[in-house]
Amino acid sequence: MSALRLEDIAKKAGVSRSTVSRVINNQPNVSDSVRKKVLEVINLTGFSPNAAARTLVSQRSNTIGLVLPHSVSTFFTDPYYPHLIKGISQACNHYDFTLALFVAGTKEYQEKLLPRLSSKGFLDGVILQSGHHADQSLILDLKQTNLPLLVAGRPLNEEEVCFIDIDNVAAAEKAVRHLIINGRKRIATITGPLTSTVGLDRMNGYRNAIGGSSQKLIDDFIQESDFTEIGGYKAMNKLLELQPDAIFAASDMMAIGAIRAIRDSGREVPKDIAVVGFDDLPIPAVNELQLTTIRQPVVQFGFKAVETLIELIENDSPIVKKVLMDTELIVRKSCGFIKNNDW
Amino acid sequence: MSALRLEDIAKKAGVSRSTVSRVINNQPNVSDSVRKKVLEVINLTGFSPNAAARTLVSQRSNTIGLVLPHSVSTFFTDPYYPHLIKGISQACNHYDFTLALFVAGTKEYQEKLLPRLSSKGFLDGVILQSGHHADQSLILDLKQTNLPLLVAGRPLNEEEVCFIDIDNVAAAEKAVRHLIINGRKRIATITGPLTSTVGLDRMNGYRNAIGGSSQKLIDDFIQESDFTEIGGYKAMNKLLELQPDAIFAASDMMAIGAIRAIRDSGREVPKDIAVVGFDDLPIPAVNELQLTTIRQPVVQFGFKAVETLIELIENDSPIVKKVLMDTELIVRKSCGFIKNNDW
DNA sequence: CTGAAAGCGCTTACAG
DNA sequence: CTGAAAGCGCTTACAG
Repeated sequence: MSALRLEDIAKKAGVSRSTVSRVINNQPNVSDSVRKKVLEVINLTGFSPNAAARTLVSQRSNTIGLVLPHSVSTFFTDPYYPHLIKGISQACNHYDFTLALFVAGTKEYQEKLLPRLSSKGFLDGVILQSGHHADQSLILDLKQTNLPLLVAGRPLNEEEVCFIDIDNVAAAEKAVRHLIINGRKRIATITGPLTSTVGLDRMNGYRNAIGGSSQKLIDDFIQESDFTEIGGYKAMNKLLELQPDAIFAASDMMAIGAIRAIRDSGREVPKDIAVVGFDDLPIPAVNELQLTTIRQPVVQFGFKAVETLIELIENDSPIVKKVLMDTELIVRKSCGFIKNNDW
Repeated sequence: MSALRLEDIAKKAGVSRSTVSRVINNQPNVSDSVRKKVLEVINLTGFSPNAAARTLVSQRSNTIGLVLPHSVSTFFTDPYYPHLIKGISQACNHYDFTLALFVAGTKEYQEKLLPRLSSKGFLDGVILQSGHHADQSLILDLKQTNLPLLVAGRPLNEEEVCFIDIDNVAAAEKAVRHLIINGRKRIATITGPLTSTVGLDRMNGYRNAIGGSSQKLIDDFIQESDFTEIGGYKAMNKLLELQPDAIFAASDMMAIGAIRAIRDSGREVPKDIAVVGFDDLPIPAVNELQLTTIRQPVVQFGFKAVETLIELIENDSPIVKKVLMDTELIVRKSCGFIKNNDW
């Protein structure tokens, strides 16, 4: 069941190696009767061709790498990543690719990664999950290997690197506009780390929405935080002094922390302060709190990332692709308004 | 930087292919001066050997697969998996292996997996995360491929398959004994699904502890649940009618749900009902609730799993290995006792 | 439609 | 210590 080679199948089927190869690769130019006989032998023996030999001659491994750099320290706590991996896995399976996973737990590990990633005959392409300041040099290194590279998350420096992201600016804008349209006058925001493009873009969406309205942009209404629940709690406590009547939190976890802080201060959501979050991953608390939020299509995002990378692999001209995916505002109760998804 | 072959390096260094190969593979029998010159050329050119060619001739890919079968539906919500992957990644990096990840989102996907997993020249071995009833046939199929196979989690049918697990029985026993020793008289348990060995083993630990004491084993004190918070909540509500004074929950998430149910009923933890959980993953709630629990070394577990698989790969005699790892009781406040880690 | 032959880029006895 | 040669198991022009 294992030491079989193309040669052996050929002998048993009474044909040549070439013909067996053609059958296996579903090529035309094989008579039906021969094809049938070969297929029979293959099924009988359980033969499957040697992947390394195939890769060597075809220069294609049908394997892609997913790199989670050191900056992604929330890999172990944020439910975002399993969902991302789910989408990527699904797409890999669909397109008959295999996924190699590289988790750079430490800086040192990350440095050991590059030679392995770039060794020829191993990966057809790489998805780098990023969007963080600290990954600029990694992106450059990866680019230098000439491997097809797709960054998942908008990189700080966009030039000449392909990336896929959700449209964070538009999404945040949509969320904040929802608060404005429905009468909130003192809208504050809790941002993610401003060392990352996710953090920056969602903040800029807030800025755009406020700037595009009759309201004044107040710098103190912008509190930087870290995407965690406890971070949201702390940021909210600071914001409370400014008496906001609405909060746009750049992640659901921070929104949850903010709601806790609001309640601890004796105020009510949404009566005193409306809250809108971001993510809408299936976390129990999101539903429990009836959180209005931006739903980002994480699984589809992962799927699309693989599709985009495959395009890059197939298309060896050095095209620069930028893909932005849309999001959806999910109106629940925390923003204080009835359902209104039409924009 | 990419189209380079061994041949090219050899030419530039003025030696033969064989010699360059020896240098790259750190073999002896190369004079220092020649080695130095070759190394120089390699560094200068940034050459790295073609992985497929190496694999083809050496019959080793230095890649292992991690399979998360369909039964692992909690992959997307349970923080256990990212931590497991962390440990596995660390070990892979340490031993210069690459990790290929196979997430079987659906049954159909799972079936498409087998041919890919078993194709020669691709994986040196496989870790199957399991312990569920439904995976028996997958284990058998995988065994038939003759790939070195390590099951992570005790399989239902242990014969002739290598596995690694934590000692769930001993751990649960330890947890329940802690409650007994400290005076609780009506100790109930909320189990995981009894279709999985994790669920079964932790229940049996409970049985052992109660059986080994002067207390009576009461079947109604055993409530089957599903490892989730809401499951724990529901199970606890049923148990409350029986007026237990302590609960051993087979996961922290269930313990959290149980505590919520206890409080909702107007009772106090630990005064009225002591609670001990299982896992001690870094979830904020565990600390917040001061949950006494069994700490399982997930990251180390993943690391050890890789080490064990590598042994299996290196040692091609068909040895059957069974590895059980120890756990630690972490005493916090939910069990109602002061710190006492000495057992 | 089919087969013989070359070649993908390495490693590894073998001979010296 | 070093090199020439065979071979790992495939795919793919090429010729027929």
